[in-house]
Amino acid sequence: MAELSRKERETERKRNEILLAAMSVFAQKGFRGATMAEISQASEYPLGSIYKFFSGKEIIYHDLVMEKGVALRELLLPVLNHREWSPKQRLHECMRANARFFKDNREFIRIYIAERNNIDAVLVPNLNRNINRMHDKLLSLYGGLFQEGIDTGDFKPHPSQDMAMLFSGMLHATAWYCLAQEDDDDQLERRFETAFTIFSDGIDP
Amino acid sequence: MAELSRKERETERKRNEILLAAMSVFAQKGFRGATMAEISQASEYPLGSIYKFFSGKEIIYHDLVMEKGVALRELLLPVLNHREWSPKQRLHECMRANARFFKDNREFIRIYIAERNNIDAVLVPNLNRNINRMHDKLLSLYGGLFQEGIDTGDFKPHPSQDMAMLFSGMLHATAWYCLAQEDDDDQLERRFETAFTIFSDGIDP
DNA sequence: TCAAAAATAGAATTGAAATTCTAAATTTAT
DNA sequence: ATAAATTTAGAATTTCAATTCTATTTTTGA
Repeated sequence: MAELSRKERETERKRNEILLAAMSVFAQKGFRGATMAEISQASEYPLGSIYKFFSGKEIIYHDLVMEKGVALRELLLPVLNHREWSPKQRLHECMRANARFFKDNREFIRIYIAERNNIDAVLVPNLNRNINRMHDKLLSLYGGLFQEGIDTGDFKPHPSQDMAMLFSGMLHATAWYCLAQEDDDDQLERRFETAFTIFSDGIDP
Repeated sequence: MAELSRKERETERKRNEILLAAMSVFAQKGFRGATMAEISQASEYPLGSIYKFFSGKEIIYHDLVMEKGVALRELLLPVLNHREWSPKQRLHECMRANARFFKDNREFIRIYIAERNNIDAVLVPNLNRNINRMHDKLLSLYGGLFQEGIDTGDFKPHPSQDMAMLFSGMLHATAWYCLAQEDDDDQLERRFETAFTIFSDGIDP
């Protein structure tokens, strides 16, 4: 966008510091469990100051998830639209982009996946609506890729939305499992490759 | 185990009534969002009486999830141990048993899946420990089945725990998707079959 | 039948945590 | 250099919901 004054850049930097600290707290305690006092401590900004940047706890969480979510989409879009690659190649690269993102954003991933399957989320309706909209958007992008692959004969002709849901579900399940197992980066990549292989070739010999 | 007096049966019946009502409330509002007042209203038992049956909100949730979880396991165990069937057949029947259970227990499934991927759960440590233990148990049962299938040549030789995680992840993703789409029973079964087919044969032609 | 026990209904208490407020310290702009 | 504006630090307020309590009604058992 436009030029930012030094003041505005300063404000932006502080805002990001708070968001980053809040991410740690949320990743460890969840939305409900995280207290503003903890976010204040973790960020080293006083409680009152935090309310200068954000109107409340909910909006911190919202902005956090949406900003990182957009970053993930930015990573995936060029892959999904890469005209040189076959649908199969694009899908593989999507998986790898996801794996890389998950690897680099473990704290965020806890939050993102938890938020998707979170019934408590009904309490934060705007947040959850936006996050689900973002995710549905991603699902339909995957869906388009699958449809294209079906049309070109690259994929078997299953309903493309189901394929997208299963692909995304496998990635999430794998990411969550890696978190629980505290996988190092190599194990994480290996597991994602296994998931992709099974999704491509199945388990039947 | 033994005989229950009429009084005890009565108590048991009331306890179950409360659990059932609580399930609706939890399924709609989540653990944090559900209030004891709502559970009281939904069950038509006064607040004070609920505390005669349960020591608090947490234990209601805990008992609810564990009791239904045990029911799911009871459904799966005979299938997993069916000596007449091949590993492949057993896996297929597991999927169908899951689908049936999910179909018959939609409210519970919201809670069960949400609880698995819930970071807020750290706030209810006993509950979450038990639920995860139960789920891990199930994963290792699946794992055994996959290992057996690998040994007999029924399945490709991927790490059996990863296969189990992916199988379970696909079932959960499918169930969650069906809930979001408000699928009727037929659509739900169709989607589970699609998931199983892809898991078996892959999407590559 | 009727005293004791148990259940009902919901009001009062308590505790935790979000949000707001205030006074002191610091920074900024003139 | 200094008055005004901003930020800090954390204390006070407010809100919300879990839990406990009390008075009333109903049920039970002798």
